[in-house]
Amino acid sequence: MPRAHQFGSADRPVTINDIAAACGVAASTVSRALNNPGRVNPATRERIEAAARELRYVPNSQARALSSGRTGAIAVLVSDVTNPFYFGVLRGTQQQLKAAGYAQLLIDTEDSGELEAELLHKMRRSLDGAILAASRLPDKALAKLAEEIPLVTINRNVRGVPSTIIDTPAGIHQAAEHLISLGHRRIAYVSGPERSWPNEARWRAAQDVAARHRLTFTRVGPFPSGRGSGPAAADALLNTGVTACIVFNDLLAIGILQRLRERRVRVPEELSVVGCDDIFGADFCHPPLTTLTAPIEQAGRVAVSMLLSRLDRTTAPTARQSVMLPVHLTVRGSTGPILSS
Amino acid sequence: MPRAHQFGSADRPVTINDIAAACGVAASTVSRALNNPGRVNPATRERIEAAARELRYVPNSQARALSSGRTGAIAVLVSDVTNPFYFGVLRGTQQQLKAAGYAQLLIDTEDSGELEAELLHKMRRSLDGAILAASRLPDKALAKLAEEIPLVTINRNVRGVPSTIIDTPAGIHQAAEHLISLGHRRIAYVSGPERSWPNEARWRAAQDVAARHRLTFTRVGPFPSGRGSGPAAADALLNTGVTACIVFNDLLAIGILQRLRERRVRVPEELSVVGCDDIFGADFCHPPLTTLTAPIEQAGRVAVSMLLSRLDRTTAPTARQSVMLPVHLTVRGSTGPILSS
DNA sequence: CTGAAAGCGCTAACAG
DNA sequence: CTGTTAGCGCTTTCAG
Repeated sequence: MPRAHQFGSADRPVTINDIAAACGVAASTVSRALNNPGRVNPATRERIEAAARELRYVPNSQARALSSGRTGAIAVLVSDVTNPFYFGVLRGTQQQLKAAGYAQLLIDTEDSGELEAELLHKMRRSLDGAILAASRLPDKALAKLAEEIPLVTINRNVRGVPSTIIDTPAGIHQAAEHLISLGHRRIAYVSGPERSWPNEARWRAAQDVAARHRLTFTRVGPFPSGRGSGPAAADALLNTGVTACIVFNDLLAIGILQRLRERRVRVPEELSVVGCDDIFGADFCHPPLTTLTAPIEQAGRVAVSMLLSRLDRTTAPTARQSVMLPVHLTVRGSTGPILSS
Repeated sequence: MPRAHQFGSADRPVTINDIAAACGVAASTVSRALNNPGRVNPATRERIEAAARELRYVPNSQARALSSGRTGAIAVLVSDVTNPFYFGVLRGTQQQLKAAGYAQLLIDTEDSGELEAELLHKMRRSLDGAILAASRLPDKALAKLAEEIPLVTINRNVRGVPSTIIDTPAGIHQAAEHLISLGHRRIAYVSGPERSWPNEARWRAAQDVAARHRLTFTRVGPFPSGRGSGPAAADALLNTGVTACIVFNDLLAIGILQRLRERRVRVPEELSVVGCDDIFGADFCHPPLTTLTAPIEQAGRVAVSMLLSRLDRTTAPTARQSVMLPVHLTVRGSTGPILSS
């Protein structure tokens, strides 16, 4: 027995009014039954829910947003969709957002702080919040935006803005100890983009360990993060005479590895390379990359949780403002003992 | 001289009414001036635009959507965000959508046709259209959904649904010719997910070339596409006694390469491997993968163009229903002549 | 616990 | 060319 009118008698989408009519109640009661199930008579609620199912009611999120102010959409801003680092982030945010019934708006800021600010400002009314995974915004601009719209950052620490930080700097210590224990003394840090917050944090950490071991690390760069910078970075590196390097991130490290291969520089025999992040590809490049494994997906999940808990008025606003996620060193083939030749 | 009231005198978002009041015109005129600039007196339009800028007016997309039906959002559905194949797609769609002023909703269907259909159905009112990159839906379900909401598919051909097809099957011929010219006679096709449309198309193409050369290709699999399937696929492959294989996609191929390395099977000396797609990683895995380079990003861009032209009522609906994008073989280190031992 | 009524901000006829 | 008038579908007071 086919049901003829799934979409309402005029073949137009079912609204709460249709349900109200079908149940002989007011539209407002339907709205309540569907949203605040507690504040409605269980019996009528049952009827309403049944009718809604029967009619295949699908709420109109636009209308809901218009009157309630909540849109059910969260933006995730990345600086470059093609950077595999974000795969993990997106996977994490995706999972949590879907579980919580939110839609994920993916925004590529193309590494531009201006674009980032403009887009966020324009979209602030159509978003319940945003996750900034790699903001290029100055601290002040970021803090100001955070007043317009709930924000959580990943790998970016700004007063007053909740953040999920991957503690790669701590890992830099591990990485450096690893290299030093292998006999390396002349070590370089290959720098990523200048205005990148994690880049600066990593460099500071590198200087720390260096000092502790009475060494001085050479800084090479900055380079835009991306495999494309590999050749320039590798060539610069070779001029420094170091025997090992820690690279801002895996993407750049892989680019360097490729260039070194081209130039017949053997890794790790002539040069040890450590990356950061452990992205897709770090384990199957050649040689496999020793790197700081970051809980990237978890970072995405945590960021979403923090954001959602902020949106939820019922929870105390005492939630931690910053969560720090640990990394660990994963040793693969790109690092080895210094040659005693 | 700081401007105190950017957000309206009550510090609430500026609406067209504020602009209307400021200019002494009706709200509808403001709406027209901003949307159909042609249908309004140039002079008043100027004034309105100036006021809008002055007041930093940002349209409320929810309200607009509610009354106009257009939401300004396009969904891009992928079967698994972490599959690098989609990076390119997302990059392409991202570019075009942003240029056209649309927001991109990223949806991960987790390889489930049911989830895909459900999500699309639920969100159809909040979307202007959707791009299906790797639908797991049966043809009928897909065709039905296409009546609810404007759809464009990538790598999936269904009657009545516009599509962007990457012509990997044609490339399979190139790949096979390449292997055959290197002396290979026993060749396998390593199959991807059973319900994947491109997988079937590639297998058919493989059988075609085989027949033309009076050969028979062995089919191995199916395997879920992903590096995780590498070990199983590689082991199965080694049992067949083939000297070369064409693999459903690069992700799987890279997984296979890793496993072969573990098992000390030399590539390409003992086994030549060809992938499909040329994803991120195909050029730096070990050995670098010979593969069919697909214009992935372009596919994303084209899909968006097709979708947008469908949405635009002014263009004739005579737009091509299907665009075919060519691929080419990129020979790298994973294929070589058969050993004449 | 439920109904009536008033919008949310914008667009889209329809008159003028 | 422009103003008036209705809503779009839903939430949210405010009464009852």
